[in-house]
Amino acid sequence: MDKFRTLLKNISPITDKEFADTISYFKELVLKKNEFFVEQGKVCRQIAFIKKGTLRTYYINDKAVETTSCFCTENNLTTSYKSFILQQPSTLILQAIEETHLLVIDYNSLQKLYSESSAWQTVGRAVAEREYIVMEQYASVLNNETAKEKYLRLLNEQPNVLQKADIEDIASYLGVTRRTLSRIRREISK
Amino acid sequence: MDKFRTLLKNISPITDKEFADTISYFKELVLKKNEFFVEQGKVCRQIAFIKKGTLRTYYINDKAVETTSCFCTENNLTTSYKSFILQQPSTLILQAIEETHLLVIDYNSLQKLYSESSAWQTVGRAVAEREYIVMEQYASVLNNETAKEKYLRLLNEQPNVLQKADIEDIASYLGVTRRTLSRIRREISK
DNA sequence: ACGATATGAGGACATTTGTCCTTTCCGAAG
DNA sequence: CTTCGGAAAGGACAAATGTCCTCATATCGT
Repeated sequence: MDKFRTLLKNISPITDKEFADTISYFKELVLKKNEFFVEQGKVCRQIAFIKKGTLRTYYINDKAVETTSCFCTENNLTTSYKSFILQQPSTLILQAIEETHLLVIDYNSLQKLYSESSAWQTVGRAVAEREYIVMEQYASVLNNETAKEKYLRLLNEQPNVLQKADIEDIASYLGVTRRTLSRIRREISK
Repeated sequence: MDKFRTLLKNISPITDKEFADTISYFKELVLKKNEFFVEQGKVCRQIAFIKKGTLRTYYINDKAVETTSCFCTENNLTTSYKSFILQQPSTLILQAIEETHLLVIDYNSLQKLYSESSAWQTVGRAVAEREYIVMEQYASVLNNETAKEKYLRLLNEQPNVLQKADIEDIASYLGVTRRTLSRIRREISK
C-alpha cells in the first residue's frame, strides 16, 4: 500500500486525507499463474496496481500472430487502457505469467472519484498523460530498436522477465520469430 | 473556428459560454511550406488545431535514420505532446509540407484554463486519453501492418498526402527504404 | 528553350529474416 | 539410472529487404 501511495505522489500531488478518504474504493485481487486479468473481447473494467508478480500484455491480430507489447512488473499500474477509457471490448489480453497480487479500482468508482474530487480529476489527467508517454516510448522503441537491441534492453531492465517468460513470448515481444531470437542469443553469447 | 468548436464538442461536453469565454486564449498562426511548428531540441509550447494544410511529424534517431510518425491534416489537433506535457525539449519535429493555417494555445494559457475551469480540466483529460488512443493505434499499426498495407491505408485514408509528401518522407512513414517503396508501388500498379 | 539539379524507378548483389525441419538439451516420472 | 516429452537450438533453403548504383524524367532559374 505504501508503494502505491508513493506512486500516486509521483504522478500528481494528492493529500494524505484525499488518499485516505478514497482508498476504500480499491480492492485486493490475486491471480494464479496463467490466469487472466483482462480477456480478449471483454470490457476491461479495472485499473490495477501490481503489488507483486508479472503480467504479460499481448494480443492476437487478424493474421493470428501474437504480439507481446509489455511485461508489467511490480509497483506499476496496468490495465487495458483503451478498453477501460472507452468501456469497449478489449483487443489486449493481460495474463499473469506467475502468481500476481493486485490492488484494483473499477471504472465506476473512478468516475465517482473524478466527479467528487478535483484532485482525482487531476490524477486522472496525469495518469492519461503518463500512459500516453509510455505508449509514445513504446512506439519509439518499435521504430528505432532492432530485435537485438530490444533483447539487450530487456536483459538490462527486466532480467527476471527473461527467466519467467518463455521463448515464444519473448520472441513475440521482440517482434521476430523464435528462429531469429535463437540467432540473437547465439550472437550475444559470442 | 466552427470546425474547432465541433472538434471540442466531440472530445468533451463544453458549453457555448465556456467556449466563448476562453476563445481569446487561442491565436492564429500561419506556416509557409517547410517552416517548422516544432523544432528538434526545443520545448514545444503550443497545441495547434489545423485549420488548413498538412504537418509532417518526424524525428531523427541516434543512427541518423529519419522516421515519419504521421501526416496531420486539417481539422485535427497536433503538437509534440510529450514535450508539451513535460515542457521538455522535443525529440519530434513538426514541419509544414505545404502552407498551413493553425489555431494555437500556449502551455501557460492552458494551465490557466485548467485551474479556472473544471470543464477545461475535463477537456484536458479527454485530450490526453484521445492522444493515448491515437498512439496505441499507431503502435498497433507498427506491430501489425506490413509496409504495403500501410501504403494502401494511406492511399485510402489520406490520398492527398501521397501527392504532397515526397517519396523519402513516405518511405520513412512506412518504415522502409525508398527502394522497398518503389517495389511496393510497382506491385500495386500490377 | 536550355542545361543544371533534384526526384523517382529500378537493376544487381548482399544481408537479414522467415519457414520448415531435425537435433540437442533438460527435467520429470518410472 | 533410464527413458520420455517438451522446450530451445540450429541447419538448409526461400523470401524479403537493404545497399549501392545507374538511368530516366521532371522541375527550376536564367
